[in-house]
Amino acid sequence: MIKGLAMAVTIKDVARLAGVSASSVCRALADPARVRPETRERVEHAARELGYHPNRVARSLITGRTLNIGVVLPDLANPFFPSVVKSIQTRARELDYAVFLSDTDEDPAVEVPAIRALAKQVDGFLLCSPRAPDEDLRSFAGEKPIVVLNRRITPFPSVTADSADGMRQAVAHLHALGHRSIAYVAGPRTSWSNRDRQRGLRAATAARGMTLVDAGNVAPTVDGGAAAADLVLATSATAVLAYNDLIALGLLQRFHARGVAVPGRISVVGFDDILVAALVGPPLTTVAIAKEQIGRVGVDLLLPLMAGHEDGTARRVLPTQLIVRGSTGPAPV
Amino acid sequence: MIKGLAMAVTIKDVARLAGVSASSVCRALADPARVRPETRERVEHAARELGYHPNRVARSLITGRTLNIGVVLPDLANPFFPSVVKSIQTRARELDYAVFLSDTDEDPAVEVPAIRALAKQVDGFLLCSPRAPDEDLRSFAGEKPIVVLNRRITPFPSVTADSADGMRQAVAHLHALGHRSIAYVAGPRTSWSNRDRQRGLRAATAARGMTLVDAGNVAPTVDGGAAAADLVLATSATAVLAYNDLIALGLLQRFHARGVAVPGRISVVGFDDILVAALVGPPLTTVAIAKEQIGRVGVDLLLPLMAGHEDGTARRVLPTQLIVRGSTGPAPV
DNA sequence: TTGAAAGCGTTACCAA
DNA sequence: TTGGTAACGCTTTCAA
Repeated sequence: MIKGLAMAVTIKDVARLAGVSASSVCRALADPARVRPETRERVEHAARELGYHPNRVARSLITGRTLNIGVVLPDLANPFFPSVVKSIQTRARELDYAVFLSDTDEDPAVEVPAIRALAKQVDGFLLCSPRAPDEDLRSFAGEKPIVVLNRRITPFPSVTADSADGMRQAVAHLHALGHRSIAYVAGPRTSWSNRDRQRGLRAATAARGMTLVDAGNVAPTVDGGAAAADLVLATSATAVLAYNDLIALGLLQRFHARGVAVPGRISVVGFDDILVAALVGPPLTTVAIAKEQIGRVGVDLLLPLMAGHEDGTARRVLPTQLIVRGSTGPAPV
Repeated sequence: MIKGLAMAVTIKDVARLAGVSASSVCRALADPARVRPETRERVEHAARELGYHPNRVARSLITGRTLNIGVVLPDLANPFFPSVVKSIQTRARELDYAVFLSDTDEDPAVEVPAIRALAKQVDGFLLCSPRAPDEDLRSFAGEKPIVVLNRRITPFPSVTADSADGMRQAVAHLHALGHRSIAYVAGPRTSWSNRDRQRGLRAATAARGMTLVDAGNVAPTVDGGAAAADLVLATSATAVLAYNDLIALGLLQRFHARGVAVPGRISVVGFDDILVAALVGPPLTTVAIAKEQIGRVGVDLLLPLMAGHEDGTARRVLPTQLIVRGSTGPAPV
């Protein structure tokens, strides 16, 4: 016993005080119907008296269930992810699950070890926008229940956003405003969402015979966006679509610094609708995802898997919605 | 065994394959010096062969150490907290600790149960800006190592920001600009930081003989700030200081909506320097805290406690720095 | 240097 | 309905 730390109350202490066996304490607490009311009473009283709370760790050893879920994500500094984590956490609490969090700092190489490290302590994983190669992630198939968010990769169930539709809406909006040439500032090459959005954008522009200019890949951060801004201006594009809001914000910032009018000279569209998108000047037109739903839906998808039901390969696609704000306007003449 | 889930590799499997006892496997892996090189070789080979990773849960049962730390915070949607969590997480990973995260959604009543639920699975806690009453938190003293962030409460070690100095800088700045009447939009009453900042502000304004107007308490969110904006305008104040940046952003937003010039008619100062503070228009003058340090320092304070050393009541106070941006200017004449 | 055995706190099983 | 016993996977004595 470590000095200064109170010894934890165990089931035996309760059993002793209640004058019953440990088995009965266990039953009385887990399934009150299986013991005599009188016993239940005694046990409950003793437990309360001693402030007994069963040790989940010990329990998990025998039951094989930890009541923990692991959440792995690339970067908590990207405001998109805290929203997701929060919704996961909320749903998990409702179900009496605790949440392990692992931020991989956008380093694909850290993901597999991170998952490995948590594997024994969780009943399942929610992988948010994982960056690791398909085959690396697939090595966990069959080992632990896994639901992937913002990426599709067999054989895992997934929750994704309907990027194609979001891009269609954004392009329709810009087309209606007279834009014919759009630049895309891409996010990490390792991001499935990035490829998905790019694909959707390509389809949408092609469908309307518009020009799509590739402005290269940058980090999904404000600095990344700022770095891309000058490249974008050097093209023929009158509008720019960013992989996410942070990049879009960086574009806005740099445009502002250079005295480039938004949307006068160029229109800007983001993706995600993070909180701050509405607060900047001009407020950012962006494609909103039901961020709060992602976590909830993910947990609910994971639940049956953790219970042992092979609900295989559910693919939930959440709707997207273009939010039109001040950063988009008519194309310059 | 649950269908479809691969049976985990245990120490016995390794022992069998290596042709040694479980004890030897344990020793070979934990302290290679205590076994013959040949044995070590055989064990390591077998472990690699089978992909064996010791079960931390089982280990913790006997060692009493989980290598997990629990992080409890009020609201991940407040951009301040993800920064803190990220720095905790980074430091924890360096030390091979995993992080449990619990978001209490600003509900003080949820904190104690949240801590209780995690208690058996962690070696210690980092409580970020806990909202629960002192006595509730103190009930954990002696049970588990706890370090409190953004609040001071005996007998726990704490990491706080030097709010008084931050406020002094902000007030000096406003005073120099000619402001003589300042409004304060307070955050949650249950927030120690709020009281600390308010106290610092009171001292700073008193020291300069300035008027301090109380604009009431609001939720530490953009909406909270927006709600307070009109109240602030109804006072004599020419500058307003908000409990945090989110509130300040809400003020800016509402002022903008009402056509109130910032800083022409009124200057606005925030606290925390969250990412977006620099991105809004006008960019927000704010008091920066070394957010990334908070987590690191917190973990480092927790470490000796978890090792059993009673490092008692260290109190680390991190410096603050006023960041002057566009939202503050000369007082109107 | 090694193996056997005990034990961590709990739940599951089998008898009574 | 209850208690005893085994077992979960691991580490830690204690002997050999």
